Parts: sequence; structure tokens; C-alpha cells
Amino acid sequence: MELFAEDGFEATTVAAIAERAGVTERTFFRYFTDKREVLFAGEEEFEGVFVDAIAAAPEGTSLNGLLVAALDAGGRVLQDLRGRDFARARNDIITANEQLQERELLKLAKLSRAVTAALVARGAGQVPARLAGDLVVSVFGAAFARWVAPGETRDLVELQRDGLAAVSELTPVEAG
Amino acid sequence: MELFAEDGFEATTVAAIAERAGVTERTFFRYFTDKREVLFAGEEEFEGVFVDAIAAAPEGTSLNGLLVAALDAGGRVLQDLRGRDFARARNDIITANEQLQERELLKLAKLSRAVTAALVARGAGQVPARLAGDLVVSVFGAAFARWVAPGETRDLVELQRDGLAAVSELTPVEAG
DNA sequence: GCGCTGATGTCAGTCTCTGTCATCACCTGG
DNA sequence: CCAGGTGATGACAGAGACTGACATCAGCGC
Repeated sequence: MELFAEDGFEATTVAAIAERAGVTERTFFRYFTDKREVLFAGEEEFEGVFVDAIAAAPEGTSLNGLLVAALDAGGRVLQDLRGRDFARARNDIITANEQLQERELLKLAKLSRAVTAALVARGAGQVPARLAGDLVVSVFGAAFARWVAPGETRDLVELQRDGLAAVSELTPVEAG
Repeated sequence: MELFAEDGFEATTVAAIAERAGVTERTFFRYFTDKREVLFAGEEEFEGVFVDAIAAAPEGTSLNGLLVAALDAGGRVLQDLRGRDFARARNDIITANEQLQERELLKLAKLSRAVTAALVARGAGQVPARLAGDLVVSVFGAAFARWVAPGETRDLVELQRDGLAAVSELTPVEAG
């Protein structure tokens, strides 16, 4: 991340990263499938937080309640694990490069699919579960963007709640 | 697309594509920034359909109405331009390869941003517009997946309408 | 015919990523 | 204490995506 922040992602060669880490290029590729993957290590665990929160919710929880539970759990972990400053630094690197945005979108799409599967396991229908999975990711993404914006002081969890509330105002009774 | 369908995306070299097209590798890269980009040419125009539909809607149209207008227009174009069989063939290639999924997600993210901007231009707030932009893409994606599924006979537009209706049932009154 | 312009070819080179084999530390059983 | 197995690393060679620089050549206006 130091190198990426200094020279940019593309200008930083894998050889340079490996040297800084004190290993060879070959070893780098044994730990990371990809040059981009450096910035996305540990995404599966993050996914697990969302999924577990849905699975652990009390029986009879509404679909809406499951979404709130997943978002709260995910948001809290992200806040507490590394903090906002780290998130900002990482986010700056990613938003500066399309290749990295692609990879992030792929990870988010996987998160959406995981949430969808967890909702289906709780009895939701296929189509609504998929839409809800996308919704979770969308609300998370929008809240995250606000969270790392300069000057923002509110909690990520709070911003997510706010976003979710905005969604329910989006689609009034007369949809379709 | 012939080559991709035969040998798969990764196994197909740019040299092979160029040869089939009767040009050199260098010329290929003058027309496509990327090997993947071959499958995503003309995405800007598709984006334009959504944006134009929003801009062209009669004054006073509700936010919901704008989303319906955008989805209807986009769905219709996709159906009429190349047809379902072409969409299926292309979709098979993309779903078989993660690199291509990444690129598709990036294009969809751009579509979302474009829709967001169009909604903001119609007076929507920043946060709801972003969520609505994501929503449009989400509904489109879910409907498209159903549309290209084997055995499906319904219209893309119809499936989108159906998806949008499912969304409004997702978020009842007591959200947040 | 002259010179301009745009499209293409040629060539050399960088960088990412992969397969293969050698090396070396560490452990384990005899 | 040593033979042999195992896992991590290094060393190399090579394929393939992409880029920059320059050459070529057809078509066009003058």
C-alpha cells in the first residue's frame, strides 16, 4: 500500500513489491493470485460476517430485519477492524484505478450472491432474495462512500441505516 | 465471439483474433483498448438509452415512473437490437470467465452512475438517486439473468416489470 | 505531381503471470 | 545421529497482453 500510494497502482511493478517485502516475484504470486489481489485479501471473512448475521438472527425475523442485521454487523466490523483512516487510504488507491474498481465490484458481486444464498436459506424466494442481496450491497456501497468522504463524522452503521430508510421512500405503493 | 465460444476466452490469444480478422495484433489494440473490450463495444449507446428515457419523460413524472421508463427503454433496445439468442451466446462466454464478469460489472457500475446523474438532473437528491441508479441496474441484472435462462419465454421488459414489483414488496412500511 | 493525413504494419521492449526444477530448512522415525 | 520426507522459497525460461516509435502506403486536396 505504501508503494501504491506513492507511485500509483500501475506504476508499481510486482518486482518492486516483492523486493520491498524481501521475497522474489515468484513467491509473491504464490501468495496472491494477482497483483490486484493484494488489496483484497481477507474478503471472504468480511462476507462471512454478513452471512453469519443473517443465519444467527432470531427465528421469525422479517426480511427487512435480516437486511438490517447483516448491514449492522458488516458495518461494525469494517469500522472496528481497521478504522476509517485505513479505509480512506485504501479507497483512494482503488478509486484512482479502473482495474482495481473492477476487482472491487467483483468482490461486491460475490458478497451479494452470498447474502442472496443466506436469505434463500432463511426461506426467501429466489428473485426477492437476489434483489435484496443487491440492495444490501448497494446500501453498503453508498454508505461507505459517504463514510470515507472528507469531513464526514457519522458512523458507518448510522449511514447505512439512513440509506436503508431512503430506499423505503424510493418505492411507494404504486410500483410497476 | 466464434473463437471465444470454441476455445474459451483465456485460451484465445489476441494474435488469433487478429489473424481471423485479417489484421495485425497491433491494429487490434488500436480498435480495442483491451482483449476483453471486444465483448463490450457499444456500451455507451446502451447507457444513452437509459439516460435519454429519463430525460425525455414528461414533467412531473414520479421517481418510480422514471425508473420504469428507463428500464422499459433499455430492455426493449436489448431485445430488439440483437435478440435473445445473441444475448445467450454472449452471456455464456462472460459467465464462464471471471475477468469478463469483472468488466461487465464495471460497465454496469457506469450505467448506474449515468442513471444516477440523469435522476439528479431531474431533481432527485444525491443519496436517493444513487440508490435508485443501483436499483435500476439490479433489476435489470436480475431480469436479464431470467431472460437468458433456458426455457424462459417471457419478454425482458415484462421480467423487469416483475422484478420492480418484487422490490416494492421487499421494503414494507417499517424499514430501518 | 506534391504534400498531407489517417490507417496499418513492423519491431522492440516491458510487465504480468505460469510451469518446472533446484535448493534448503525443518521435522520425524529408526 | 542420520536418512528421508515435506513445505517454502529461489532461479529460470517462456507465453501472452499491451505500449511506444517509426516506416509504409493509399487516398485526397491543391
